[in-house]
Amino acid sequence: MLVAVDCIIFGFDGQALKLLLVKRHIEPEKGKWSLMGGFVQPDESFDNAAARVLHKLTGLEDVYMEQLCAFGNPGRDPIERTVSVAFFSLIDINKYIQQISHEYHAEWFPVKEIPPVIFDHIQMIEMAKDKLRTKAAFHPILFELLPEKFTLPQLQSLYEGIYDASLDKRNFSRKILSTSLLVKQKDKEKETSKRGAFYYKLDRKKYLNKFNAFLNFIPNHHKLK
Amino acid sequence: MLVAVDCIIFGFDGQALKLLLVKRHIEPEKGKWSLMGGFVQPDESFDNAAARVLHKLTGLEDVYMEQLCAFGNPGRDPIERTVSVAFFSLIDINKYIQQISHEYHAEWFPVKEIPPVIFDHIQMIEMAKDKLRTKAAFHPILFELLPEKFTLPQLQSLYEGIYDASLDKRNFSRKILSTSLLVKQKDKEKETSKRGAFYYKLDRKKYLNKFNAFLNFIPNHHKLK
DNA sequence: ACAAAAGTGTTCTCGTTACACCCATGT
DNA sequence: ACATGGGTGTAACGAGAACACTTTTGT
Repeated sequence: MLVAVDCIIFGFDGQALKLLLVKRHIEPEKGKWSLMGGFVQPDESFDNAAARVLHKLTGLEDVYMEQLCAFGNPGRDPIERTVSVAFFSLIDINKYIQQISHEYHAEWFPVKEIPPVIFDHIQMIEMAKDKLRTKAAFHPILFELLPEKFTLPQLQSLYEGIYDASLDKRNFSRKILSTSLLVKQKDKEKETSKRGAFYYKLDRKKYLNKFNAFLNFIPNHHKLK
Repeated sequence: MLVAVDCIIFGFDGQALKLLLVKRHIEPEKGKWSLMGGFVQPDESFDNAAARVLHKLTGLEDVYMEQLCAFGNPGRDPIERTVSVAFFSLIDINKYIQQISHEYHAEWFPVKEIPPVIFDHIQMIEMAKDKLRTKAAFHPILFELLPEKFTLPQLQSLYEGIYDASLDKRNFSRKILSTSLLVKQKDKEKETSKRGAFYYKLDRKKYLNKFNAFLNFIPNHHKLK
């Protein structure tokens, strides 16, 4: 059997959560969109293969990646029995823009407007979206989608986008700051408002320590019926 | 590459959480303990393969199973490059006892006293234990470990075992009953106490509906630092 | 002056916790 | 009668939610 990896790559442009897809330039299904993927090499772990594939497309290293699920239904690849281990990764979309490789025809799509994709990639994408929401509710992973310096309104709009909810900014900032994961900077971001919003940076050390703490960002999650 | 599945099979005997291992009767590592596994057949999905493997060992069908993670480090199998998709499953240990297959030398081990196992199976086991705890904190999956009729003290001792914590029985019963997932029976279990404890059954319909609701069974989970 | 977004405090509600006594029954 | 485990109610606490006004500054 052939063994591949596929990467579900998320980015956030300040407005919407986006997904990076490549246009497939080989048969089968040439011309359709696809997740970036590749075969696992004989001497390679899955993690390495996924990191390699992501690097090849984006030029980025040390990216947040996590194994999502293995897909292996017979017939998922119409040509040959191929199993694929899907990974989801979160990147700072700005870094990508600088380092884009032109070897592939890649494009960002809002997660709400995914074009037709090959094989079972739509299932992978749905599963990844779901996992992102679940994980982000309890782990501070969304910072991985933001640049090093960001503002609270930016962070809030990211949470709002991902949960399709509008959050109260007073409650939001209190909750986020109470984690003491953020360090306020002296300078402000002044492009989106006249007054300007203070930048914050992530305290990487605390971030690593607290990563496994439950954070409970979803409002009303315990009221869900 | 070879593609296999391995099953991490949990059971609960009323005292401790246990894991079902088989004694390996082929080389390499003959005589050591191992998860029950098998190769994925050409026409088989992973889920089917795992269900088949589990059925072969236990005789059980329609068991709670979930894909855990794919393991594929080169060298994990010293003979040949083999990737394995690990599944974790929860079974009613009593059903197993009735239907045990004698084809394999299988034995239950308390999860706290796992003997040496082959390859990377110990990693799989650790990951499965972790996932069980995380998942059970928000989803009512632990019922899968109990017989159809069970008492609140039994259920509580299961939670206590899994989280290594002692829970207040008043708070516990209030919380569990507030989900209205349980239906009180008329009869009592009278073996472990003189007074006897009422049996409950799971309301399967509500169980399926509420499965994805967050339930928050871990006390103080949000206070973890 | 005014429009537009940032920033900040308090009250109320409701879920979580801590805690102690009575009940049923077999010996 | 007593020992053993089953079953229940209440008060205090704390986290989350709801909510409105002031500040800054570019135009």
